[in-house]
Amino acid sequence: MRLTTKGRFAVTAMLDLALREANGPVTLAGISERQGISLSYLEQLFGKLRRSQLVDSVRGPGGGYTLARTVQEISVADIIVAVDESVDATQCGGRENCHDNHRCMTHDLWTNLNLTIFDYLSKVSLASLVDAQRAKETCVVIDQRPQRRNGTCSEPLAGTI
Amino acid sequence: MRLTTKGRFAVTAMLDLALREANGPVTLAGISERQGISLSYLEQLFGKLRRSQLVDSVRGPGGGYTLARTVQEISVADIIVAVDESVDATQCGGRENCHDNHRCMTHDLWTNLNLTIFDYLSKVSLASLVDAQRAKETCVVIDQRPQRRNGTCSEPLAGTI
DNA sequence: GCAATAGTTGACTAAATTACTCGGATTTAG
DNA sequence: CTAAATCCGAGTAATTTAGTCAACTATTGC
Repeated sequence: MRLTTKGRFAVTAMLDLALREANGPVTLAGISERQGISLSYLEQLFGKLRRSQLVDSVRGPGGGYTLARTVQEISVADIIVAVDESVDATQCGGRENCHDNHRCMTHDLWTNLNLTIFDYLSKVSLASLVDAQRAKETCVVIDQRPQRRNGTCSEPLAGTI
Repeated sequence: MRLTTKGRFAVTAMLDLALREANGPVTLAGISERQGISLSYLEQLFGKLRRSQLVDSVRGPGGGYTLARTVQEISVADIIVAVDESVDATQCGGRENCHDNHRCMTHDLWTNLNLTIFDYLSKVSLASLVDAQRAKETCVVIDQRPQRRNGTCSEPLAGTI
């Protein structure tokens, strides 16, 4: 489990998709424009999301992407794992078995921490994100005139971590 | 909040330090040898840990690093924040205020997710890691003859995330 | 005082990852 | 056919990671 901007881009894109797939397939060009993510980068991400069976694609005009499962069945962990392929096996993982007490020690430590965080993110479904988003009308206006923008927006939360 | 190998190295090193600081200051050379982290990289990490007041340094022969607080008062989040300086402010963070509904949307989303994970890791103290480690005698033998190694070690957990 | 130990700092670098571009190929609605 | 869209692979600039190197300062033991 790694938490990088890559995974965030993917979750952001998937949330955008979830919020508007009711009207049929959503194009990457649309997500790109709305979320400010480059189209080519989205293509890479959605290639992985598709291979992980999180989205289905419809080619040709009027095509785009739809969710392959319901929003209840897709978790944030699913999305992050799909795009952020596990590069760990840091330290004693893999074939080099722990020849040192402490190497083994940290291996277990991180495995457990990974599991806990993964477990948490597994319980955060796209559905809950969609609901949370729809709940606050202050800032979100969905499916009106396309590309319409209204500037009123609550102050962004301070305190970046 | 980012979870990268950099933060893991730091937590690993801090755990090694916590496990043996009873015998006085612990040298980076020792941590380097035991944990397989390069000395120069540890120097960088401990420079940050020291500036964040997580460790104290003792110079000269017999010197090294000690914890600046008790193990109960140091959390995994403290360590990760110290070395993995927050590079976020992704998307609408910082000065560019949200001119788009959805940009604001994802900003809040990630701020909340960040907060939750940070909150979780704040509750994992070095003390709990030390305890967990001391509990399993199978693989850990601490403070016997220096550099002593015994090969018996439980199978590493499978399933990297 | 002198030498050895050990932290401190800064500049630099190779490798990996991230975030993207480009060019094309394929599919399909109209 | 043609335009709209996904697919696919190669390539690439910027950033981060992980590490090297060298010079320096502080402390201790002798």
